[in-house]
Order: sequence, then structure tokens, then C-alpha cells
Amino acid sequence: MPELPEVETTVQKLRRRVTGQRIHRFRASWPRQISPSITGVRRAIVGRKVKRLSRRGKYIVFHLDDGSFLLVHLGMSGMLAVGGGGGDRPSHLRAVWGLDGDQRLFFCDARKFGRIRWVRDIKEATGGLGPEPLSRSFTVAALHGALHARSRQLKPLLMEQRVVCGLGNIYTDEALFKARLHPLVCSDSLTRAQVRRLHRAIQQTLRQAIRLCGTSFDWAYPGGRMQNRLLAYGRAKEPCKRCGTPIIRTLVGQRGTHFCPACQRK
DNA sequence: TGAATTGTTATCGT
DNA sequence: AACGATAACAATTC
Repeated sequence: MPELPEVETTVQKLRRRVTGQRIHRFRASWPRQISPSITGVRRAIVGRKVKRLSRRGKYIVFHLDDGSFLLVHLGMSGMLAVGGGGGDRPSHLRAVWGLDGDQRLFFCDARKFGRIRWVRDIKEATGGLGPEPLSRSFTVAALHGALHARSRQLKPLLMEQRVVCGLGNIYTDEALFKARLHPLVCSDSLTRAQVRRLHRAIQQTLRQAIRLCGTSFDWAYPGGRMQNRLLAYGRAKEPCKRCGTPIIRTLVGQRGTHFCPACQRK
């Protein structure tokens, strides 16, 4: 379940392998994952060099040398990895880029919720995203303004990528636990102090998760260590690490939601 | 077997 | 009408 820390980890691991490389081939096997189309993307990117690799929210962004962009969204089960030109191909392979020196970039995605998209203008793809939670544009005032501009349940609003980007189900539960806020409180009812706590909790949670290379729960994302440090997510019926009360699991907006009924009161 | 998972879109209700 | 909540959808694993 790649969220910001898992995407950031992927970008950091990939960066030196793809920066400066020229794209020689592109093949994909699942048309509905590719925008504008497989041949359209191939025409746009083959022959181009990768100038830079970055991340915006949960998007991996390839900056191409003609000023256009190739974006990869990992969805729920997507993975990007570089391999040699050798024989064995990974399972659930959906797309391959051929780079310099017979290097290959693989996109694997069991559930096919991932997306590959080429755009001339980055704003087409990321224009609707809110601020990066670890950037200076993500201020307490900005968060307060966004939460008070709407009247919504707090958790679903935080997971929309326009208030702040990069939060998914796991890290939203973690941040709410740290901030001691109930997932269902109304977004415009938060006091300044509560918004400050939430702001700090979001940043602390994401920084720690990046340091630990993200959360590895199942086969979908290996290599992370944050699963050992989670305070709420996946801990239903286990004692709260702050007060000992069993963690509750409920559904909020069709998503599994974990919180401490004693520490996080409505 | 069906629950779990994300982002987008459609639909229902106030 | 606008907005918030809810449901459906895509596809697969265990």
C-alpha cells in the first residue's frame, strides 16, 4: 500500500540508476493503465533522456529532457525496480523501459490499480494536489484554513490529496493517533491547538516512516521496517501504547480505521 | 470465500 | 444547487 514514505523510498533507491539514462524502448501489456495510450507514451518518451527523478504526493515523476513528464502512480500494489537485461522477468510485469547499457526498468503491479501517465505540463497531473506535508508550504495556518474551509469528517478529508498530499490509510490513522484526534471529528471544529498537534503528528509520522523505508505488511511492498512501530494501524484489540485500552477497528468511508477510544475522543 | 486495499466517479440525501 | 456521505469499480491475494 504505497503512500508517501514508500514512494519516497522507491524514488531514492531508483534515482541514481535512472538519472541521465536515455529511454530506448517502452513496452506495456495493460492498456487501461497507460495514458494517453501505450503507443502515445512510447512516441513521447523513446529517445528522451531522464534529467531528474522526483516525487510529488504519491506520484513518481520522471523529468524528461524535452521538458515533458512521465508519472508513475503505484496504486495499491505497484512496484518499480531496475534490473539487468538477463533472462528471468518478474511476476505481474505490466511495463518495461529499456535504458542505457541493457538496463531495464520494470513496473510490476498485481492488482493493476497503478497508473503510468505522460504529460507535457506537470500541472495537468498534479495541479490538484495540496502541499507536500514535509515542505515549508505545509504550515499550521494552511492546514487550519483547509480544514475550516470544509465541514467534513476529519479522516476522509485528510486522505483527499488536496488538503495535504501523500497520506493514505495507514499514515492517516497513525497521525490521528499521535495527535489524539478522533477520525470522525468535524474538520471545521478543530481548535488552533488541535491543528498544531495534527500538523506536527503528520510530519513526525512521515519522517519516521521514511527513515525506516516505509511499511511492509504483505507481499506487495518489501523492505520497510515501519510495521514494527505502528501505534494504531493493524493493532485492533491490542493495547494502546499510551493508555492500555484496546485499539478499536471501525469502517470510515469504507476504509478500515484504527484508533484508541480513550485517547481519541470525539 | 470474501475481506482488504487506493483513487476516481456516480449517486443519494440534505 | 452545492456539498457531504455513500457506494461502486478496477483486480488480486490469502
